[in-house]
Amino acid sequence: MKRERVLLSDVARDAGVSPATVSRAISQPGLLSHETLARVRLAAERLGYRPDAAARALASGRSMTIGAVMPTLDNTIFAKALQSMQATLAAEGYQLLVASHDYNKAAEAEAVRTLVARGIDGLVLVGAERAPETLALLDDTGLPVVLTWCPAASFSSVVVDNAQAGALAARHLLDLGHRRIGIITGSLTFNDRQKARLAGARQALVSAGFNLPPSLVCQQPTTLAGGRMGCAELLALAEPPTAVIGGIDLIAIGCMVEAQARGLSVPGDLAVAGIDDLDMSAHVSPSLTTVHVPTARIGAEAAAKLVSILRGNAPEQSTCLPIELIVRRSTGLRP
Amino acid sequence: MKRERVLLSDVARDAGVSPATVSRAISQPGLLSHETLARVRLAAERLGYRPDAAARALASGRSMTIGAVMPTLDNTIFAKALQSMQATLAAEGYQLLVASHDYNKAAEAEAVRTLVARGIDGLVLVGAERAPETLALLDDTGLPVVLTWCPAASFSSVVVDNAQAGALAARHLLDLGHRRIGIITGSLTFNDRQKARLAGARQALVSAGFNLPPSLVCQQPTTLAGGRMGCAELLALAEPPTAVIGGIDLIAIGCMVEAQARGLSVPGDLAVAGIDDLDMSAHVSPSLTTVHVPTARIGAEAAAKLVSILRGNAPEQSTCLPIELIVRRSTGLRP
DNA sequence: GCTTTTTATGCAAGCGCTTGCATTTCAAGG
DNA sequence: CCTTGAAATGCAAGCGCTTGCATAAAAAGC
Repeated sequence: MKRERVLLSDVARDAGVSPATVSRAISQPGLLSHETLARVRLAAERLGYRPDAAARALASGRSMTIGAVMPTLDNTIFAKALQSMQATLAAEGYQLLVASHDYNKAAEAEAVRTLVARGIDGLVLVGAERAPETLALLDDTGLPVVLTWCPAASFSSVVVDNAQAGALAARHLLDLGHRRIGIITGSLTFNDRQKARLAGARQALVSAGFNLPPSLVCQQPTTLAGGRMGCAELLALAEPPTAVIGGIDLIAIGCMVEAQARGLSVPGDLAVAGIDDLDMSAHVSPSLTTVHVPTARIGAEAAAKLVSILRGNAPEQSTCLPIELIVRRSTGLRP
Repeated sequence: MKRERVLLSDVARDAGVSPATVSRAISQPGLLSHETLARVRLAAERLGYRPDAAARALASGRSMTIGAVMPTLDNTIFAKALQSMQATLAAEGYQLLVASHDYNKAAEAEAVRTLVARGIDGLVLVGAERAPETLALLDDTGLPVVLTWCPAASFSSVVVDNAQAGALAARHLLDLGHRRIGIITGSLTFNDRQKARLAGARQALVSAGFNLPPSLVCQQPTTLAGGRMGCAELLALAEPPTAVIGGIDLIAIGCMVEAQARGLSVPGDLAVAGIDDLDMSAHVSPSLTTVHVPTARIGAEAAAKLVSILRGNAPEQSTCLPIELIVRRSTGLRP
């Protein structure tokens, strides 16, 4: 039983003021006298007035909508970031338009194009790698953009030092005496987070005077199943590693599951470390040593930074959030 | 270096046609002659024309945007549904506006209100339970709505028989000879999926001539940690269960982890079954017996149904997708 | 060859709201 | 008591596009 649509002008008539006043009652209440404001609000309330977003967007040039393009939603870290982003934006009156590209650069380009066409006021992207076409579009529209996870010159960003994350995990294993350290990285395709983590770990090994032979690096999907397969692959080597770093926790957990399924003890026979610190990582058995990445905070701060830019504040280029090694049971003591 | 905004009228001038023609070239290309269409497209392409979504929405009354309000994004099942929903909608030219409420009815009401205000063309919701205020709003606006997971009269829906899911798990355990079956359900607050699963399991036990004492039912957060706690709780009973059903796979997996951490063998000392069939469920150790729920399909079909309604087709009230018991290792053979 | 359809395009009136500028009102200053 | 400025409101011109209706041109019917 849909009522007739109530327009701003209806409210104005009912309250005995001009449409302009009603409009201001909504967007700049400070400009009105207390009395008028109350009258307008009462009328709007009684009539059940709901402003038309499209009309507002057209007239004001602002859509109060932010776009976010993530690699996938089906990964807790992005879901969490999105969640906190949304909460932050909602508090500022913004809405979140979400798209995902499944680690496909062309799909990302398409998603960005669609979102821009949809009239967003700002955009949150993951990582620094990007199709030139997308760069051109963003440059062309001058749309405020905040990058997350990995920084890139000429964009504001809220990131984390992924190379350091890899290095922290590697150094921890080195400190425990491990010398043959394997890495199961998530697919490196259109994923500069994984690239940086791998590079950081490699660098740490090299700095310590060791090296990372190609055979000890394997690339797998960023899933638990990927971790299992990677583990199987590494254990099949003539000289299997005594410790493994997973590019993300899910891989590390899969690695533990596989090792245990083969009768190996973790960390006794194989030490395992991850990166991300998922909620579940503290609850698997043995609990997973990992590098904590403040996922939710990345989302919240990215949103906050975007809002700040939209308010006309000078965007500090890049915010780098701290990460931290969390030592738990899966790496145990010196082997 | 933002170029001057290119308007529809610019394209029209460049192509030597009226604005109306350009508009039709975009939305109803079939109406134009091949020649004109080509000319307009060329002009649009060369000028880099990008239609203004707000203006289109205002003039046409359609925003080509669909809203989705989920309990949380931080749960693979919803993330997956969202992902497939998005893919389906994108193919039809629709955009997805996402919100989440963290299992809070008031928050859901607020989210729906905001989305409606944002001018969506349709809405996807989870579950049947809803604030009266939200019901009133939806009724008032006449917005096309599709429910997911649980049906409700007077709404179209794409669902699954959650009670049957609970029953399938329970019967499987009964068939294996278990008589003391515990249930770790996810929080029942604003979660009719969990309620239905619990009810279904209980019903199956009762039908078989057994019962489900309150002590064997515990309510926990829908996380791996919740599963661990629930397991600890059940194992602390004077007469602990010989089998446990987790309201969702994540809980079931947590339950297995806890049992194993206490030195129990799964399924030897404790059989465990879940509901959902997450990707990881096949890869944990032992692999988890569960009831497969076609999560991604729910999202895709919900999107398809919404699009169909928007196209003016009569909405078949409810689509119920099939579910299926997947027997794996965690329930083993007869104890 | 003239009327009736069909097909392709243009005209112009909005869609519902915002906002720069003008106007009115009123308190404060001189 | 008159001037000034600030505060509160109204006026009206859009914002960029869609679409019902009218018109013109081409095809079809007899």
